[in-house]
Amino acid sequence: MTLRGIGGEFGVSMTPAREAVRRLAAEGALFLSSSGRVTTPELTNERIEELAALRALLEVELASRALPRAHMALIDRLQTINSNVAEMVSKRDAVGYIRTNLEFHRTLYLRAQAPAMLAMAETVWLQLGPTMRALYGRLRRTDPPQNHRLIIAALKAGDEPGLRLAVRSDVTQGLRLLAG
Amino acid sequence: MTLRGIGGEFGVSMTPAREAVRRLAAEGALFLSSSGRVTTPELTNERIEELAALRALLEVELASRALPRAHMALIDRLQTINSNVAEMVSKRDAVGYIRTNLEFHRTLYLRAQAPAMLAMAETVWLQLGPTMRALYGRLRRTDPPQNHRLIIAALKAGDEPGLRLAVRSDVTQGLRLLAG
DNA sequence: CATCCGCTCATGTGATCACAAAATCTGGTG
DNA sequence: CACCAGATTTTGTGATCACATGAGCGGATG
Repeated sequence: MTLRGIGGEFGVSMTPAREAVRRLAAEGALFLSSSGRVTTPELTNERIEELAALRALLEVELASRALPRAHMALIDRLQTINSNVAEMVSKRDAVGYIRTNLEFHRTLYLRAQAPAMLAMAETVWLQLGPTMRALYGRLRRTDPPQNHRLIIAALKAGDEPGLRLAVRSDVTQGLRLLAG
Repeated sequence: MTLRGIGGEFGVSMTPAREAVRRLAAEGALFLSSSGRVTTPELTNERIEELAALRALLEVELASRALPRAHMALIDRLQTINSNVAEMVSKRDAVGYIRTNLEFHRTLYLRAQAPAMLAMAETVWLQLGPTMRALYGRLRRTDPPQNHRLIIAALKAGDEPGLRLAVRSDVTQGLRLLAG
């Protein structure tokens, strides 16, 4: 991966390519060697476990903060998104599944009114991107998103411990398969 | 704050200034308006509370992961750093205090062997930089860092709940003053 | 006197170029 | 055949420039 190559690939010069690369590196999605060479960070099991733990920490907190603000309209939207998730699963569309799945989470966390925390969660998602791709592309499961159901149920019931547990399970389950 | 101005201030051209600004913006330390204008993010109480909560989440986890790997040499180093912290407090050197205080935390968290998590914690520190500056510059206290003592004691005793509590208190106490 | 429109200037963006450093290739030697 | 030294090419960095866009200001109008 060279700056000139990336620039040429998108029809721009080196300058925007450099900025994009530097930004992605600042967010941890790319790795800059000491000589400025850009590589993709190696996906070791340790790193995946770490990022999964970060997801659990951040997203459980975000969900918990969203809970008191969650009203019926939000839950309806979550259920709509969740049906899209189920559709992607049944179509075995890995990238579509990842996109709608993250949309589900983001929609919930937006209610937490915690932009800095949400930004950090999205940074983690970005770093996990290639891993998720590898993971869900490999999965041949057609289960509907059971944990999402639990999340919605806990939201309806105002059950905070249940919500925390459901979010933690949802975030951790897939990645445990890959890293374990 | 203009790119040309920043560049001129450090004797470089626009290009490095732009990259630095973009990187800081990607890390949340600066805010880029839609037109590319760069401003310092407004330090509302909500934002400070959020960042303090992030510190608590991340650093409690980092300390907990460092605990089983903490041996005597590490504790000795922490005590040395802590005496430097106390010296900065007695000299009322706010920026020196912030630097040594963060060195104390970083030294402990390095043992957690969790580079991604540590990087996120450092990002939060960066975002809290101006706030810490304002906070500790205002503090006229000469107390020795009591919470650091508790952290070290918990490390020695292998007391994980105590360590979590001590770290949480240390991280939260100062910021609660400002945001409360 | 307030408000709105227009202009001017400052500012960010992206392209191109010169340069230095690193990597890769090549040829020779043990 | 392996390995090392020198040459060449590739690559990132930083500077400079042209251009479009948005901001700030001044004047005209109600």
